[in-house]
Amino acid sequence: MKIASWNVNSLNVRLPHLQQWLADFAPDVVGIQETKLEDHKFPDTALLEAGYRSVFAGQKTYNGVALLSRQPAQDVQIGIPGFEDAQQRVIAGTVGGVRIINLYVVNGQDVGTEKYGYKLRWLEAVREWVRSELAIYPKLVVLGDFNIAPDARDVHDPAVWNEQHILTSAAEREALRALLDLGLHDAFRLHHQEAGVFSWWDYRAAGFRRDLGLRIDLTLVSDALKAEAIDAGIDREPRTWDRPSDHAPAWVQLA
DNA sequence: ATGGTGGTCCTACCA
Repeated sequence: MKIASWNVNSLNVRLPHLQQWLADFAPDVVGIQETKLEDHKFPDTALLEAGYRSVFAGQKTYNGVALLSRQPAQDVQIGIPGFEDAQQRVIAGTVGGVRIINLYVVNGQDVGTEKYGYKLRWLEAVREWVRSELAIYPKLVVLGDFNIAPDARDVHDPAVWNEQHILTSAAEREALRALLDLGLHDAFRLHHQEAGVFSWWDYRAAGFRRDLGLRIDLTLVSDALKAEAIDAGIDREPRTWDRPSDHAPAWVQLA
C-alpha cells in the first residue's frame, strides 16, 4: 500500500497536477493539505473519475485538508477532538485497517509570535490526540505538512535554519520529538540517512532552481507498522512541472 | 541577510 502526503497550495489551481500525479504514481491513499476550497467546491467528482474517493474539510482562502483513497475511508474524523480550532487542518480516516491522520501543521510565522504560540499549543493537542488514537489503532500513519524540519540534514543551510528560526526552532523540534516518542518513526529515515533530500522549496529567490529546500513533509509510521514500511521518499517530479505547488509529495510504501 | 514569488481576492494576508 502506497500512502502519500502532498501540500498542493490550492486544489483549484493544482487539480490538473493532482490528476496527473495520481495517474503516474498510483498511490492507494493521499493526504492533501492547503486545498483552500470550501466543501461545496471540492472536486470530488473529478477525483472519483480518477479512481479516488474523497473526504475533506475546507474553508475559504486558507488551510483545508482532504483524504483521497481507492477504498472508502472509515471512521472519518475532522479536527482534533476537544480542541477548538477555526482552521481546517486535520482529517483522519481508516483505510485497509490502517489509521491515517492527515495534518496541515500551523506554520508559526516567526519564533515568539502569537502564531508561534498557536503552533506549539496545536502540536501539543495533536500529540495527546495521537496518543489516544494509537491505543485504538496500533497501525497508525501520521502524515502531512509538518512545517518542521526534523534535523540539520533536512535543511539546505543549517546556519540559517537554526534553533532560533521558524520551522527549525528548538521548541518545534521538541514538539516533533514528543510526537515521535509516542511510538512513531519518520519513515524516510528508516531507509535513508543522507542530507539534502527536500520536500519544500520557497517560491521566492528561485528556491527550487538552486535547491534551497527543506524536508518538512513527513510520513510517520507507528511501531506496529515499522516492519511493513519497506521504503519512503519524496517525488520531486511534480515540483518541476509548470506552475507547481511549492511542495513535493512525500510517500511511504507499506508491504 | 534581504528580498524575492505565488494563492486568494482586490487589499492585504499568509506562506
